[in-house]
Amino acid sequence: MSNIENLELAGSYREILRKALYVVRSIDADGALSTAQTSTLNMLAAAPQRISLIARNAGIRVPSATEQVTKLATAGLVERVPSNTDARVVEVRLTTKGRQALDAANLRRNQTMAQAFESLSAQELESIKLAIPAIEKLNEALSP
Amino acid sequence: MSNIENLELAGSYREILRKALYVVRSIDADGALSTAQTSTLNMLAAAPQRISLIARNAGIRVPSATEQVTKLATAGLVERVPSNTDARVVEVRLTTKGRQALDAANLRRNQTMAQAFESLSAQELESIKLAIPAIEKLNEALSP
DNA sequence: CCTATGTCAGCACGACTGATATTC
DNA sequence: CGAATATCAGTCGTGCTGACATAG
Repeated sequence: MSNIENLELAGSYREILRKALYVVRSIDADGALSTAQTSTLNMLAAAPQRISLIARNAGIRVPSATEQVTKLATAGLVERVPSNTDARVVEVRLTTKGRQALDAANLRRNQTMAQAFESLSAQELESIKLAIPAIEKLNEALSP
Repeated sequence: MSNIENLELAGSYREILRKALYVVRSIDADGALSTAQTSTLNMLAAAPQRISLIARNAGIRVPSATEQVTKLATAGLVERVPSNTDARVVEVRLTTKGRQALDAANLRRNQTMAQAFESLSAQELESIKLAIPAIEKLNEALSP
């Protein structure tokens, strides 16, 4: 694979991602939870996380994660639980209300997205399906 | 295609997109131009555009586009040119300095991305390549 | 008179750095 | 004592709405 080909592909890829950013934002706009809030909640869906891990997984700095958690806690969607093995650490976990809000938000967003899928051909849909693992790997490769 | 399948695909797709957005931001972080600035400049690379079209293409509101253009103009990267057919309209065009800055920024970003491509197999790379047109179409479908 | 275009003012969100506790 | 964890304070970038002037 030549360098020039890769450079061109990189340009196209960055371009569609840039546009996708605005698309994601517009999908999220009509819900009660912002994009960042939904991201954070999604991260906590499987298991409670400490602040530093939330930051790491989200690709943001620790103070930014603290801020997100504070907002979500104020809204009653998560709660801070002190670690019993390390007094410096705060575990953040979803509340029942948080899980409900997250489920509702995800459903709304996925429905909107799924509806847009209907404007694609079966082949086009399949091409996206096939690319997802590769994009996932690429995201990993580009995460510090 | 069942609705449930599409909902699941939508969830996966939104998930990788969300992560990709942070990746894009981190790639853009080491350059002189911000993501939004590069977007705007890229839009002007082919031909001058009026403010309202910049806004429309970028998926933002007119006042936000005005603000971006003002910043870029202050930096000497673009210039406002009054339309000679409609006195309400302002055409925005790249300056030489703007084109140079854009080329440099794109090159840096594409190089970083192309380097990450090397961690993918040829198949994985191909899957991304094939998905780009579909994602592009999807972006269009989800743009208001 | 109504619409389109662009700008201005004021605001909200979400990231950042730098400076602190506190604990390991 | 140095490193890790979380928070606070202050700042910046970038979007938004609403109000406005000007031109079509």
